[in-house]
Amino acid sequence: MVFTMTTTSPQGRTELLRPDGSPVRVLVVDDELSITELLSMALRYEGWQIRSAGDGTGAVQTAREFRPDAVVLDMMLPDMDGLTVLGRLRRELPDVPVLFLTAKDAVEDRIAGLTAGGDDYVTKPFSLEEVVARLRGLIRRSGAADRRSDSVLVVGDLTLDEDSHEVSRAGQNIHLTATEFELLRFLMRNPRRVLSKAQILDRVWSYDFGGQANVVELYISYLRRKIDAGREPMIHTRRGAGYLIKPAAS
Amino acid sequence: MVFTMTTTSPQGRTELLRPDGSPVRVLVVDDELSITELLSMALRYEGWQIRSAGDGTGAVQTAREFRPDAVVLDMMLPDMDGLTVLGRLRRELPDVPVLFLTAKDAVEDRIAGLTAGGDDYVTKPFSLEEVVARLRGLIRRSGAADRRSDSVLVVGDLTLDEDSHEVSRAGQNIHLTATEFELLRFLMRNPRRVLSKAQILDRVWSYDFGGQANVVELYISYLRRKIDAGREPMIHTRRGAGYLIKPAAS
DNA sequence: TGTGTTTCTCAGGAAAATCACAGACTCTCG
DNA sequence: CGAGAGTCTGTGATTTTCCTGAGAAACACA
Repeated sequence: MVFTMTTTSPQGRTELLRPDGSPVRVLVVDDELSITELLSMALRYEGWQIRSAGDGTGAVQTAREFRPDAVVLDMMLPDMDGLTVLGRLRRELPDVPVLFLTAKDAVEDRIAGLTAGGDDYVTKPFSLEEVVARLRGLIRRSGAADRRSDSVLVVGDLTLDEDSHEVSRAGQNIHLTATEFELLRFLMRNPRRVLSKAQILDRVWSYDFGGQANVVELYISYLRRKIDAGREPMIHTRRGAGYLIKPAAS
Repeated sequence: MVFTMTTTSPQGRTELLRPDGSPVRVLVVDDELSITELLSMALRYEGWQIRSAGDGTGAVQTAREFRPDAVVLDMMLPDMDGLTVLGRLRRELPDVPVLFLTAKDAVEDRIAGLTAGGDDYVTKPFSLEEVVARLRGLIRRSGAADRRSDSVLVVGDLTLDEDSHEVSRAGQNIHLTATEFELLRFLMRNPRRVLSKAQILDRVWSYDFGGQANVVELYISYLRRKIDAGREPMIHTRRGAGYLIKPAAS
């Protein structure tokens, strides 16, 4: 199946769509209700159609009739082992890409083998930006193998490659840490839009982050040093509202 | 569901309507009667249909039969926790956007993930303009997938973008503070209409504002300096009645 | 285990925004 | 024309918000 990119989302964000224009379908499988709720909410906000299941049996059943374009699958389910679920899912939907959720300390080699087949994984606790980004990648790759350019975000003379994690401004390469990268990606996926600190925190930091809200200020400060250093600033503060990024010229 | 914008309100204000032309429905949930009263009045004034509830149980019940397009939900309810109410509401109305009310000093008590799902929140004490603006945003985004221009208000050569918080006159960018921005938004949402100082105070300032009424004069003065500076004035005083904004030519 | 990197807390200081106050101004009406 | 009510705006105190340096803790990797 081939997915297309359009810019018809509510905020003018680029959005993944199926060839017939219908929304992408994603199945979320996790036994913790708070996680499926959180993911459903966030993924729905991406414009996707979401179904969720709380165990392996339900997952297979739902997959059969929902025919999702991608699956988010917790490896730790009450009724059956993650690999078993995967096997049964594959019987239903041979080509659907799977994003695994695993505990941080879980053995990684088993996962490593699985992701070789074009799947991917993120560790709990995750950030929503991370899950969304990986899912977008999976879906894009499963459908259109030749659409590599879509993984590059561009705002003014600033570019960010979601695949290679490379960032550059005016042709000059810039090294960012993981958190800086995710923050910048979130900003660049919503150019010219004021994003509140709460929105940023909810989106870029893990769902269990319990710290001070001023990490956002701190990381904005880091980004500015690297992105705007000496140049015309692209990251702007809207006092009392939030931050936004936009091309330097304007 | 798709909402449409029309300009059929009594005062020529743009108004949100459901596809069949019926008014938008909003459920307000708060245990303080004064708050539900205040909100109901203000939201009704927007042309919306309002129901209110004083606790979680009532909220879920009302939601079931009222089928609102959006919910305003106090996080602090007598009978159950805000997140519990959210869960039950979601069971009834999976896609309805929620605007949370939270106490300012309940220091960001883990509103985790809420804004990521497309929901939003405001802190008490709020201003009515703020609540209305956020609700409009939520409703617009939940319903109409492809409408971006709606977030821009235009009066004459003056434009105000609610997404980017950008204001410009005759193409020239103008920086406004948060309060100035809200005041101008209120004026521009009611063009050619005289708004009394009391009305402005009630709408733009928080409901617990205890200061001098002449802040309004002060902020009108600020706005004039930035908006009308040297140009044909758009902000006019009606002595003894209030202020109004209208296109320069006329 | 040690070293360099990354993440985050804390706190001081800078900057900006808000607002009270008061005097200047202006309009209206007798 | 003059008085008074209503409006405008300069000044500065107070509060809020934001920025960033310093260092502690967690982590990654050899």
